[in-house]
Amino acid sequence: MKTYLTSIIQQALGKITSETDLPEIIIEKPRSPEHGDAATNIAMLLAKVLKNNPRAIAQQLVDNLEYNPEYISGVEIAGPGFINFRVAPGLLYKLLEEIRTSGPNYGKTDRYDSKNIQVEFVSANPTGPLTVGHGRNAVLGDTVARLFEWCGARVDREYYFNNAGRQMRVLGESVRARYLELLGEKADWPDGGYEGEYIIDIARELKDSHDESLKNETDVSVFKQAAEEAIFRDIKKTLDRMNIRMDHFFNEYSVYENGAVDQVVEQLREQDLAYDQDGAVWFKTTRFGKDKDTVLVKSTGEPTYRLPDIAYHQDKLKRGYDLCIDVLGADHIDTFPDVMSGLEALGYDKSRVEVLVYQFVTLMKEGKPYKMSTRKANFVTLDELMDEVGEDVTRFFFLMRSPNTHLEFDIAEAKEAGEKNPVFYLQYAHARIHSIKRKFVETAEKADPDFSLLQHDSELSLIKTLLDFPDVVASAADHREPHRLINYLNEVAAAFHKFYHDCRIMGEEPRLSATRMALLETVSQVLRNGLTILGISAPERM
RNA sequence: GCGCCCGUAGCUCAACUGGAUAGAGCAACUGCCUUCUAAGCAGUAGGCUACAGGUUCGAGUCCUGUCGGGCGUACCA
Repeated sequence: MKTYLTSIIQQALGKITSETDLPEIIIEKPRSPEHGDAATNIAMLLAKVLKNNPRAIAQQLVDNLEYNPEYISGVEIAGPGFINFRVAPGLLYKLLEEIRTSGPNYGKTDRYDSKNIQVEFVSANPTGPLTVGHGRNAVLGDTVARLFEWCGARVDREYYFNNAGRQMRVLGESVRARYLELLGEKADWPDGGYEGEYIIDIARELKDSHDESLKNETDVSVFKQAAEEAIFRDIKKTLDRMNIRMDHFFNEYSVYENGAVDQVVEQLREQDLAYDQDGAVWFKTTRFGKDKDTVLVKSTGEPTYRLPDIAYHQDKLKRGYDLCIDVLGADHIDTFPDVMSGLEALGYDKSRVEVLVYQFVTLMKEGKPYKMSTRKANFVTLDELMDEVGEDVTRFFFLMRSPNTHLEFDIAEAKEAGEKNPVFYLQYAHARIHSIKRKFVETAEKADPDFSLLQHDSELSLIKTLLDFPDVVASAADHREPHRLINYLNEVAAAFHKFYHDCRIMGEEPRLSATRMALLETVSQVLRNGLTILGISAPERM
């Protein structure tokens, strides 16, 4: 529809001006239905260029507009100079037919065709189970990846982790302490040790497999490794349950192993962007607009996390991705400018790296915010959350809001299987259609659908809503904002429920029945495609 | 102090990135099931978009300032 309108406007434009540097033609869907089905503000944008008032320009454009009256039923100039179009049913029938042919592929576009995109997300170190805090990251990253896939991109999902470092050592020591306790030995509890129940489980597994043989083990690595394996096993299980499948797990250690980290320091030194001071190596981030330089290697010889981060991102770009997206919580955002400066210094095009920031999740339990900390073990794991409210609801809630705003996850609201819970509204619409279809197949007289029988307002506006789908998917991908898709699917469900209320499917003249059933099949197709992108099931019965 | 994000109906949030009369859900009130799922539909009420300026045909959206909240601001990750 947009393509058609753009082309006829372009044509009219050519007739009224020879100017070549013209603003882009933007077709929007007016908020109010009184303003038609589509509108353009091109006349207002042209006012300056052509030095004429917007309404006069609009008039000229309309006078020169040539269109097929079966597709467009009305063109009006309104307000300060909008040109409003009314779409004729003929175009709707034609496009509806196209949706039907596309079926499970409807909504796919070539917007990111042949692009290689990497999304890095979750990236939690294996020190404990995934918590609600990681949930938003995980679901957001995965869904953005799905959106890109629907736009024709090839997408890799990557999980970056660190299994060296102080935290992991403390983790190992915590396991050892629990292990010794299980053997009835006295054990020193490490400073800042991990208090979670899962540590005891890991210790128990070690006791089962090794009995007492680790009693005098001085090296923590056995414990550390056991912990890492067990925790990763759990994390993968949790992700799997959330419908998330990673393509790579990237170990931070490998950028040390292959010398990339040293090379980064070397190259920065060569460009006089790194220097030694007080026994540490510093990165001249002041050159990139920061008010302080940043330590890359501590005086202990240990690098800070920024250094491997830079090397890692360099590695990503070397792998040839057109676009790399990091999904980061608002608390980690500070690392990002340094990574970008590093990449710039190393001569990379930093526009290929992008960060998707999301704000915090507040878990609401019994109307009160619930504070969490992994180390203190008073967290709610993602698994517990899913046990409580289900996988679909979990994904949905994390996606429901713009990444940019704080998310309040109200467990009571999520648990309610009824009206309070917005997921069911969508799934119910889908299930309802399938219920109708089951009955239709049993009882209805067979006939060929003929879309031109669709005349009712509810029918026409339902079709119009369905037509927006590909644009919504593309725009959700462009903005990296899955909630746009959710808002849209709500519109689809609402338009369907209204139609259901206004029109009967069975008991009408057979051709009309068959046509309405065909319409509903496309509705359920759009709902299913949308829910698939969100990673949420589309049940046929509820 | 400085940087980033946010402030929209009683509550949780939208608003196609500058468009026309700011919309949904929940909560409140009123209608609608002897026929395809009432987990639904229709309606009422609820707003000076935190505040003050500015930019222009046009501002919830952009710029400046003020107030209020969140997160950062490490030789922690």
